[in-house]
Amino acid sequence: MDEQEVPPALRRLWGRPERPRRGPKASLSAERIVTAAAELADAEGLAAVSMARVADSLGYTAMALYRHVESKDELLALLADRLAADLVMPGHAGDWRSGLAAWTRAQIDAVLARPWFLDLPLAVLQPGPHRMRWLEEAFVVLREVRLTGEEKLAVVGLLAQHVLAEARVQVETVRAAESDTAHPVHDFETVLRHLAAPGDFPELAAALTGAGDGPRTPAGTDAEIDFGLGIVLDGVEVFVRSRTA
Amino acid sequence: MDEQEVPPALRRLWGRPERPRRGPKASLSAERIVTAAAELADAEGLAAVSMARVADSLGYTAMALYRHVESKDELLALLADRLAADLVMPGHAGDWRSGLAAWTRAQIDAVLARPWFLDLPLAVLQPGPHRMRWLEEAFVVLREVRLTGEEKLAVVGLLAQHVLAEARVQVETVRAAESDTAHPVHDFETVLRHLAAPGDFPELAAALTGAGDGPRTPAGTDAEIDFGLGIVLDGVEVFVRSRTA
DNA sequence: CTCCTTCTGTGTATGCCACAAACTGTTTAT
DNA sequence: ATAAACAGTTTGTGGCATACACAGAAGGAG
Repeated sequence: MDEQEVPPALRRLWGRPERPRRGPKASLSAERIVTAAAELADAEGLAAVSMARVADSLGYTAMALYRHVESKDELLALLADRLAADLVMPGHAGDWRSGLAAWTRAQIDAVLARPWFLDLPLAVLQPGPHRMRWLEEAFVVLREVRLTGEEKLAVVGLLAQHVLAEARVQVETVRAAESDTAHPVHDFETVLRHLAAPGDFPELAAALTGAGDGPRTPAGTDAEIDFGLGIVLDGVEVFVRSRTA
Repeated sequence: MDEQEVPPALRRLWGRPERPRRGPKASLSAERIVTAAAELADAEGLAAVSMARVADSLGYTAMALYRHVESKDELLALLADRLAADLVMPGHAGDWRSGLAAWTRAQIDAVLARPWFLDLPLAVLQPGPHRMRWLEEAFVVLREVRLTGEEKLAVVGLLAQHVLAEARVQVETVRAAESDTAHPVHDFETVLRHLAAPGDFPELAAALTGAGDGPRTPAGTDAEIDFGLGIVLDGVEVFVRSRTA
């Protein structure tokens, strides 16, 4: 029925090199290109990853890359999947909850180590082999849980979303601290104090001054990450119990 | 102490026009520019919003915009805040849970109506006056809830994250349906069937085939949105109970 | 009323980007 | 030996954000 409905971009993501019959041996390869791109991104951020700069760092011209990669988007797709290659499932207590917590934390940590991941356009996040393997790990954790496949998919999807969102907040915090750009939460106080008319946003003001008084949880900490993760997992637990009761 | 530590970009976000004393009257304005940019984005997506095209649509040159807007990033910041201007808090049952649910849904719906919002670079999402007002609404909902300001901030932050993540999934689904690009979840099946070696990803395969058999929840529906939202709110509820018990 | 300052919008230019097309030279099957 | 298939380069196009120098308009000061 559905013969070769696989989009070519996806096929290349999974594809083996498929040595050609004639012509000179390629000295370049998608592999080497992606490696160079990753190094550039690590060193100078995703903005530094242009076809020209990647090629330059390998000693080639920009156009040479197009022999091995359909477009820049495809290069970014490969780059995105490459991140998942380094993920290792940490040991955990064995129950699904600590398993999913470990799975989620491992991802957040990986993104924090390579913040440029968050700058990737989202269309690029297609299911490559490495990301697929990592997803499988989550389903292994959920093996004994009595949910339908669809429900498991929804739960894992929710956690995957949470990973990106939480990592985003953390990375933003770090970046704000490094540059002179303002930190989101700290900004609220600044805005309230200096820009907003006093009396607007009364509840917000109350919450913020209250927050300033108490024992301040420093932003960008494990505790902050665990807070959000804990809430989401609590919600999942409620759901699981409602389905297995 | 902290004299004028407000970043100028933020000040302009909040600033009043501040008519100059001399010189010709400005025929352009940041307001008109942002409106034109929004129309362009609605019609052709965020990629179509370049300084040149925005200016063109108003009958000016690209450089004219820079008299009213510091940079393209600032234009995008104004554009981002403008979205929040249209948000209206829907009526709800009155308890904090249905209040937060309504607050979250309203945002998701707003983003679905203007999907290009998700293409905005995140550095651009600074607290403008409209977004601030919308945030205040959430804190109004939480007024009677016995949490510290910091805790409320964390909860609202979590929901705000969830909005973006959920909207992202929905928008991606719609876009995939329109273009020939593949849908994430559907992709998993395609990949498993055509690309992955059989036997890899056994749990994933089991979950997916199981999902295909049962009564299929169509992607991109209210039910799908409510599922994730419900789980997050369940988690919040567990947290609130643990703090107020 | 005049002049000078200040302001608006334009013209032009720079340096970056992704990518198209045509080319040179190499390897291998025939 | 020859021709097909391939790798990498050269050159060029159109787009982008934005710097800089300018022409003209409008108002305040004399």
